[in-house]
Amino acid sequence: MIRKNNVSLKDVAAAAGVSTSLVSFVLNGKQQQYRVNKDVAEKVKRIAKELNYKPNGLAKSLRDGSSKTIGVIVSDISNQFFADIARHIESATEEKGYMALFASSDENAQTMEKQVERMLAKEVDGLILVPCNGSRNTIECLSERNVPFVLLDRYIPDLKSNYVTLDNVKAGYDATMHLIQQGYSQIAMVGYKGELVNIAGREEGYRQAMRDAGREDFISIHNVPMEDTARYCRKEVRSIVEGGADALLCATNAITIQCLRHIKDSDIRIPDDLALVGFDGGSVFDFFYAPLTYFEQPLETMARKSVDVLVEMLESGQGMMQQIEVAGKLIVRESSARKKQNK
Amino acid sequence: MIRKNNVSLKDVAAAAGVSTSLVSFVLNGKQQQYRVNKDVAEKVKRIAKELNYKPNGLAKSLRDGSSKTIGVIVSDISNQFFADIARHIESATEEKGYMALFASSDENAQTMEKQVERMLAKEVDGLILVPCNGSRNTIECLSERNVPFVLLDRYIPDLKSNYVTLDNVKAGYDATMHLIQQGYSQIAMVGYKGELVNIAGREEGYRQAMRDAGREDFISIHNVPMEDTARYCRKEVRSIVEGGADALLCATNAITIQCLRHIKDSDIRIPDDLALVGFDGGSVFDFFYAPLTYFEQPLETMARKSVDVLVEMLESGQGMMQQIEVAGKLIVRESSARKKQNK
DNA sequence: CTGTTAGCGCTTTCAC
DNA sequence: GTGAAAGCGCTAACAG
Repeated sequence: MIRKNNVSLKDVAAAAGVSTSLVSFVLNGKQQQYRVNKDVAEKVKRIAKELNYKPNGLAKSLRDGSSKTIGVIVSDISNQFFADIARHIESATEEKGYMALFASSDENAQTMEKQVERMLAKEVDGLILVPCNGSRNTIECLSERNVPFVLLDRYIPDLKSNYVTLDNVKAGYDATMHLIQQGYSQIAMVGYKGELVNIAGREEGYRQAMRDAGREDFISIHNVPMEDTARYCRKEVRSIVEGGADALLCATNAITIQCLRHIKDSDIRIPDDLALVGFDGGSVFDFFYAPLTYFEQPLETMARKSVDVLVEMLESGQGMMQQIEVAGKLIVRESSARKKQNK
Repeated sequence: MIRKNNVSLKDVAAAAGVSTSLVSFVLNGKQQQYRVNKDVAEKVKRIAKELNYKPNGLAKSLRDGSSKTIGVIVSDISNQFFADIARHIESATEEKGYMALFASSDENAQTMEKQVERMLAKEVDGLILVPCNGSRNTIECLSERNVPFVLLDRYIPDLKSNYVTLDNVKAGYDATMHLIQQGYSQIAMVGYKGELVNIAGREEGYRQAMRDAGREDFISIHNVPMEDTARYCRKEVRSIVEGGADALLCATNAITIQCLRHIKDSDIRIPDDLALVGFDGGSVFDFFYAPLTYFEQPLETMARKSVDVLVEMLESGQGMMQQIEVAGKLIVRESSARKKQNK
């Protein structure tokens, strides 16, 4: 029969011939505060070790109303972007004495809601969330219920809350401006349909840059549905090229990959026929024949900041709001090499 | 002040003017079993909903000695291989009514031990572990303590335990034999230093294939330390090519990437100068000028099986041992194209 | 210095 | 049909 070796405080107390409180005091380093007899303390410690006593975290959490656990809901933990974020969150939470509990929403509001409930049932102390389309309501409920949380990567417009995101407008602007400075002018952009603020920000930046460059007549935004990105990207890339674009800005990693898949199988040459700039790097883009220029998000900073903000809120008991926008930087490589004049 | 809306069973009971037991019965669908009055039941349900009552999972877990949580410790959750596994484990555990708690060991036995303790403190019902070099002792303790667990991706030699792995010997054999059949004969292999059984298995398969092909005189295994794979791969690739090899088998995804980084910057052409076969796919290898041939592990199957085995053990209370080796398949592409005769 | 006790929120046996 | 009470393991206020 399988059973875990469960020795409780009581067992230790019994074995040591003292009360459970004594054991609790000693094992929690409060022997000074409670002036526990040194010998007794030693004995308790020894016996606890002998019995291989491990405190039951559940009981402790129940007792003091804090599980020292943070729920983290991202779109998809297997997506490299979120996997990296998760790793950094894992480290940051651990350093702060918390444990991270991860789940994926699949960019689906209902799933998101379900995951939130599951985490709340586990009595997480707070949440770090990547809100998806349609999750506004869920998030608002969280506010009303006074559940501490911080939004990551995106936020909900007009909703007062903590969040940590990239400065997406600047990112979109910089990426676009870079292409313009490289000599490209008919720049198209592929993003996602929906109301995601990070995508919207990048588009906004793109628009501004095009305007500043006097190219607003070429603004060309192609938004694909988040489901079946592959098929739609293929379609869009084709029409973008046929439409005479000489450069393409892809709003996310996944979009870039799908566009690249199509391009690789076509006769479009990067950057001669089409310059390309994406978001987020990774070895994926290093091996393309023209290594990709991409806008790099400071993942670690974003992850750590979100943990910092949440933990600060948790430990101070204060309801302050922090809205943080971090800056990233463009990593320039061959996919956006200066345009050849003679073409 | 921040506080979660915590309404307990007692609150509902009070509001409904009944005892907590009644509420518990009703809310757990046991009104039939306990023949609760229909009207009362309705009222309780209504009030529970009005008060937005959510059961406290911690209390429940403490009470019935099961947290319905499974701890999962992989090498690094941000590594694509483990990120994919994690995602599948997440789905599988959820379908079975469990929650997955993830952590990374960084291939470090001490960290592994610490993570195990953290999970045990959270009272997980069982563990899914990717054992790393030197973790034998930790795993053995788990056995002795009767903690239900299953090893994933690797196992501990001579230790009777549940595990789910790839049939690594066959994988190494198939990969090597493929190269041989493509006309390559001086095949080198890069793996990891250490005692990881998955790597050892792949090597074993490689050796067998070389022997079967009458090439045992060319067997050439280059094991790099897990830390700083990048630098060592670079060194090894160089010496492998200088040593006259015409093909290379990389034992893991990470190794393949590092070797590829070096190759990309060198004048070695794939597959003309060197054929290449790796382990595990992903879009990374699709964009290399010669898309990579790789041995594909059935990640989803492995992940799901590990959950199945663990949950079966948990729910049956039986101490059966299951050792599962799943088969993968070679995905053949250009990096191992048939060798040109005239060279 | 040390033990008793109450209680965190929940389930379930047992009594009415 | 319903309620009281015990107890999961822990901590801390309060008595001694």
